[in-house]
Amino acid sequence: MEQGNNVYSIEGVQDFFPAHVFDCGQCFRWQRQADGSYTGIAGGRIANVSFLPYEENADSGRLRVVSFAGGCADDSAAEMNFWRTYLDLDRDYGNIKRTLCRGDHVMKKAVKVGWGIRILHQELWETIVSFIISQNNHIPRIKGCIENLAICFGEPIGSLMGKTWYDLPSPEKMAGLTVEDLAPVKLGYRAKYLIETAQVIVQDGLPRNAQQLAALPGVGPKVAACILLFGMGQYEAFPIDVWMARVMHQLYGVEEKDRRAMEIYASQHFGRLGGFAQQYLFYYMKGLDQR
DNA sequence: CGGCAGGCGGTTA
DNA sequence: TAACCGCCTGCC
Repeated sequence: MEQGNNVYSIEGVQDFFPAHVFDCGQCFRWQRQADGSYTGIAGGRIANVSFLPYEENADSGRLRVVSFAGGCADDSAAEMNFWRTYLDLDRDYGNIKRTLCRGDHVMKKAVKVGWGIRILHQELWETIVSFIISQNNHIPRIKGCIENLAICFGEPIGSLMGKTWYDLPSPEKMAGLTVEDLAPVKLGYRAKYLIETAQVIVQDGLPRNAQQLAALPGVGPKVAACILLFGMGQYEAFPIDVWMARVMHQLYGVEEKDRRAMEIYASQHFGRLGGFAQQYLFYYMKGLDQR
């Protein structure tokens, strides 16, 4: 372990599992390590997150965060608080799961598979950039694009696990770039969206509601729903992509290409917990696909 | 090689 | 307002 790192252990954590949290499609800057832990960057901090159940199949265990605070001159308590918030550790997911599963056999199976999912408190700018890039793209390529964007145009934060980590470029930095500048990042037609969105944000500030969000170039209904859910704490948001459309049709019997009917179904059955429902169902469907 | 993927924006009718 | 279609890129 490198010098200057802080280690935090949180005991008695339930409903948390790194692979479920970091591999359910909500974030793109966390990398799986050989031991099943994840290393990534958030809020200008680099960390490795692992979970050790107290015994095999135990429903609680020890959550461990090894962190390099980088430029953030936090004291220990403030940094620990940052990670508690970022990882959403103070929310009762047991209660959420019980509510969602009541009378829903599909959800019971989904929650059994992705029992350790939590919705991260990601920075708004990062979620905007990430999900504009995500459109019409596969996860590995989305991760590659974001990584390259950070390396080429972002600031170095520090190193952890033998690697230097870079923050994303700020809106100001991005607003000053051209499509030609961004060519090495291979964002394709999304580069233009990113630059124009950055320019709007430099002028008007970050979006504060769904309407301002939808006005950003490259932000349509699906991308907006993801940003609302992952970056703005709007937990009723229910992003419907091709995978969720499959879930709604194949598992809930909603008409195949009727997105409106799917939104109505989600609103009526999942309500304010729509975003949590979406994550369990999405992770479940992706797992089914891999068999 | 044509088709397609965590869609969007612009153009039609 | 619904239905098409082109789009960068990478991968089958």
